[in-house]
Amino acid sequence: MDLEYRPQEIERKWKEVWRTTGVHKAHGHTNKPKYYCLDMFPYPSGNGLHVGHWRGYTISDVWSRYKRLLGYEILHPMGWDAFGLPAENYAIQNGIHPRVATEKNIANFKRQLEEIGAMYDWDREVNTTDPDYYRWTQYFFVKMFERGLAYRKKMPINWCPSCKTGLANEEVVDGRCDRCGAEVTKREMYQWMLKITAYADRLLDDLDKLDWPEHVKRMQRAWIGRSEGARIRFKVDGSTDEIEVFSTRPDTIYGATYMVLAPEHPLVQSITTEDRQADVERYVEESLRKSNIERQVVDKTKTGVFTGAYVKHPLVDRKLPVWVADYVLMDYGTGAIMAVPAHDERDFEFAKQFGLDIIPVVQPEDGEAEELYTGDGRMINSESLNGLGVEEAKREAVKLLSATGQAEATVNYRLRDWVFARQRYWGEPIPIVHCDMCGPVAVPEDQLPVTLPEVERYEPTGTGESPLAAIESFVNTTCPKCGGPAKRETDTMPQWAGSCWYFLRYADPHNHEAPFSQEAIHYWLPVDMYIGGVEHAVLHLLYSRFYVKFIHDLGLIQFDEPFQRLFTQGMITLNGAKMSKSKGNVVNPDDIIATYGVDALRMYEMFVGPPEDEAEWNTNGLEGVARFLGRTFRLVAGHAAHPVPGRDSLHKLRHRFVATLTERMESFRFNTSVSAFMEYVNALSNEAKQGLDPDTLETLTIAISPFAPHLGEELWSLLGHKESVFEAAWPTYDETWLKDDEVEIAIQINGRVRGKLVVAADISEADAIALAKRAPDIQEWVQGKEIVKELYVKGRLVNIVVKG
RNA sequence: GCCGGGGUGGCGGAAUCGGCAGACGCAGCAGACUUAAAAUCUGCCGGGCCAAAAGCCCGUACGGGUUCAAGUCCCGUCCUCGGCACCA
Repeated sequence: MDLEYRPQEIERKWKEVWRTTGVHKAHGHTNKPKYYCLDMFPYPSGNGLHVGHWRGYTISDVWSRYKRLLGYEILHPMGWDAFGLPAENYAIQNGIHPRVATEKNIANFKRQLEEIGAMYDWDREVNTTDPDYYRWTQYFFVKMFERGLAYRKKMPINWCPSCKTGLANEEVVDGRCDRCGAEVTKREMYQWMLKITAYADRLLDDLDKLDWPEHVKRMQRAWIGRSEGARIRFKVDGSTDEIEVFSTRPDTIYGATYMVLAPEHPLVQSITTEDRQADVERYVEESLRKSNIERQVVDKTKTGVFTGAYVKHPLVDRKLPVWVADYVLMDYGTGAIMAVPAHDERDFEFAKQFGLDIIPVVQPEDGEAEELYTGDGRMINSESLNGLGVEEAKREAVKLLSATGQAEATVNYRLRDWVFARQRYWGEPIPIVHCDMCGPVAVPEDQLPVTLPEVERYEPTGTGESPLAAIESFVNTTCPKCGGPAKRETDTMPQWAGSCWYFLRYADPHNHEAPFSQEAIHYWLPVDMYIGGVEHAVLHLLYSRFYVKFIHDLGLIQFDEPFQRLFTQGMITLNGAKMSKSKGNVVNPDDIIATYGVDALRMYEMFVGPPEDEAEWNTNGLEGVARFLGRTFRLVAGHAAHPVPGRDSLHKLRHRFVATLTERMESFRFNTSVSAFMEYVNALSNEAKQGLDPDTLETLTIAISPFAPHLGEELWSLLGHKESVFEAAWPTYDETWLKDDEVEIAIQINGRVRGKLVVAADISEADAIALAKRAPDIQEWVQGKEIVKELYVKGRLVNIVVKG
């Protein structure tokens, strides 16, 4: 018997076996329960995968294989989110068509993913750039258009001057482009928008039914940003204009002492008095010139100018001056506020700066009213509201104002509609035709897909027009409605479009009649476990939820949430930093595999730390795991040919191991799961001299297979099995073996351990204490002392409290 | 600023129902095997007092508290990571 562990040989052999037997294919209809375990599909970059990417893929593969051993029919697919800027930019720089570069990258990614030994069913591979796929991406857009959820609007949007395209709000981080880091500017453009705000409440409420990490749900809740309040209208003095504001504190209406309009507010022009014109114009111009970043600096001093105009207070005979200030943002609420400096920090600062009135209207229940007070309390200086609590006063104030039609209760969201157009080449063409007679018309479903034309140049124009606009043969077409001459929409969809529904396509990837069949979608969906990076918490994960709710409303699916359970794995760092090619701190899995084998890499990815936490890559740790696999191989291989009958010590170890491991697997604690293997193998090493029984050898082999599938198969065949180890069942345990007859307990004096004692596991409290008090070790601690208290914690310890 | 997570040996991390802190791994030290090395195997491995062992004392960011008993619960402080950031 050759007891040398040669991972490369074993791994090559079993990969070949898996390819020929097709053991990883998902079968649509069996009598097993289904389980859909999904990875966030990657963007196939030119850099390939590093060990950081592999962590998530390894977790999902271990989980899929574990679930399979538990008897589930598994869907574990993989595909490519292959539209996007990097391929396009690379194409421009090197004169290679993005499709060619993308195909090459996909081939490399696929090779690497096959290397992991993951049980992907490659028959179901999905590629967002495949016209057979994006036909359906366009189909869903058409459906949205038909229902008024996709609309075109001229508005100032976020523009990345470096990527030369518009961006969604979600893609702007700290005023910078999420992708390239360039400072984002505003640009007034016609844009295709998706009305995600129509789903705001459902997107918010349904978070409650998801088994997702709390912090991800929290991020989505914050992003949607629901806040209840009121819209209140103020009449401009000496004019028919009204200024509408949104306020979450209508209770403080009597404390409003001035109004503020955002510099972009449409009323600024018309209400400004002649003598104030020059100042206001200058201020507005300056504000608009400032970048988002400058305007977002919080601790800067407040700036603003008086417009010369006043509004009438809706409830009392008082005039409030109207100011323009950039601390009010045009794209939240109505772009105008009523300022209550006594109870709002920002208004207070502004009022102090410009010497405006401050009228307190809320008094804290106990103690003095401070100049600025934002807490709860009782209303004062508020006529009929006086004496009410804040919550009650909010309701009363709205009632009071709405009686004269000056206000109504409303809900406001931070979430904006989704800017869905990109002025770039490498994306799904938006399937719309612009007709002078009929306006924008959707391309009929039977004419989809609108395919990307072959082009010579795909440089972005930077003018706000897509490169497609220059291709006459693409642009010029006829109107599907009236048949007259018309022009195609030349913007493309953002990269998120294809990933919003790809998980549905895996259920039925080759369907030419529909995005998926009812039968397939019914069987496999929703996704039971979704694994990926937390960076998508409010982008992909919010967009996908929106799409699924929309597709649900179309009546195509019964469920309205795509991902029942979400797991976000932590990053792998090297030298404390995220791995990236530009930082030069990338560990390439290909090198690791050549030295230690892929099973060792998989095992180490699981062992490196709690899967949800960030973890530092350490080659020494990998070596330790590789050593452990070698020990395991020698242990099982060395006893496979001549097992001995089982004995109690082996039964006990085995049942305890299975109980511990299963518990840790179920709670997704893979790092301690690996520890459980190590402890078990260490214990078995001591037992090995007396031989090992078949149950022990098989249990260890089956259990380790999800982690080290090649090793698992090899050992399983050494144990004489002809079929795959993944046809076996996850081992079970018997409670009776978890109990000890005798246990060692600690004897504590005043809470400190002073001795040990072996007692029967079911010993009574009285007996345990009596035995403890007689123990020789503790005599010196109790002699001549008064015993105040005695406790026995079952199976753990006796504590004797003494005095003196 | 607001919200949330987290501070444990030389290192990664165990232990979260309050019950013997440091599982497992790495690094280190000593030994076995070997002509030798690698590989493999065995033992030790938080700090202090002590020649050593036994033993005692200290020890889970810091300061208090509750409790027979606190890494774990409560109050306060510091640090760190993540999210949001003039959202009315």
